Amino acid sequence: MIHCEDHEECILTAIEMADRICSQKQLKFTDLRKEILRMVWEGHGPQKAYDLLNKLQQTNPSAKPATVYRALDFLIKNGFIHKVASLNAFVGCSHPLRHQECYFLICDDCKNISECCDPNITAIIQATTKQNQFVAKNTTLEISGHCTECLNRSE
Amino acid sequence: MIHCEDHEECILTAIEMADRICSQKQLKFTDLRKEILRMVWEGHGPQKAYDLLNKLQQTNPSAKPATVYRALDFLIKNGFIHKVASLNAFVGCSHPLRHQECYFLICDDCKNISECCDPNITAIIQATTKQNQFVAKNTTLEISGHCTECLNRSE
DNA sequence: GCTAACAATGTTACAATATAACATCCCAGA
DNA sequence: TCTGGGATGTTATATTGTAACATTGTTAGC
Ligand SMILES: [Zn+2]
Ligand SMILES: [Zn+2]
Ligand SMILES: [Zn+2]
Ligand SMILES: [Zn+2]
Repeated sequence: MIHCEDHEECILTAIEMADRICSQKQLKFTDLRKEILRMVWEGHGPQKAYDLLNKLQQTNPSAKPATVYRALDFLIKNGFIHKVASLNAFVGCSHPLRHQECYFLICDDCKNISECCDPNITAIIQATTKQNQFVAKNTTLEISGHCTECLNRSE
Repeated sequence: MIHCEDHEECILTAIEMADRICSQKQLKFTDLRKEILRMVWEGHGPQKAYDLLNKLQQTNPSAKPATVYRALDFLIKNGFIHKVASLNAFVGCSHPLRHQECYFLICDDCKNISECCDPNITAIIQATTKQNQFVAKNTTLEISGHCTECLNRSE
């Protein structure tokens, strides 16, 4: 998400993918939901719900918190975005079809977020839950720290 | 934390450990901080800040949100409790000295939380962050789902 | 012991995040 | 055309968390 060549292209891809998946699953990808998804992606980093609300109100002055949260709920439920629990923020998912295995690196300095979707992590987590006789539904793995760019910059 | 023989014993152990660590580190383990730590442990599961505030107000009617949050900040900072980001709740840490490597299994049904502090997980995560040239400061791994007890119960 | 410095707590006010509840709209299918 | 259910509008409120400044308490040097 961060090192994309052309972010507008990146956004369009995400929206098209969502569109296709919604068609297949008979989900209603309404204008509102599409606009919120676009906004989440446009931000190019974790987006706060009330910031999204403010943006939305520029074109839709009567928008309310529930407007945004309901769209976000839909997008989360169907795997198009993630909630970043440690930031109370939302970020686009670049592979909705493998959405269970998304892990995040969050830079405390530049606030950028990147996915680190290592199957090894998935495997070890599965092993651990199995060992604990636990049936996992959802995994939140968020690693905060400092990204390369910020480390180099501060040297 | 969940399968302890005698939870009062369990609480006392946690408080004594905190007491000892605070002495060693020259930290002030005040009555307030001790009481909040006790309350977090007493709950035997993730505790919400405002529930703690309500309890605290029973003995200290003038307690305010900041009272609780400041104590929680101290306890988090020094490794005696964790914030469970996905629940906005707080839970006691049973090994403050290895506090970087605490991962959680959270049952959606009974709301119990258990640690699954597998060094293998730590190793894989370290490998992944290294590969991404990322310097990790803090790791949040929270796995929600269903625990054995609840699964057996519903069979 | 006095006192300056600083940490901890008290207190007030408010910011930020999120949901409940009910009304209305809209559209697909009978 | 009618109608049922999902989506959205709307109002109100719940929940979570901080900022800012006043006061108190503790400690270390004098
Ligand atoms: Zn994802
Ligand atoms: Zn950075
Ligand atoms: Zn811990
Ligand atoms: Zn359970």
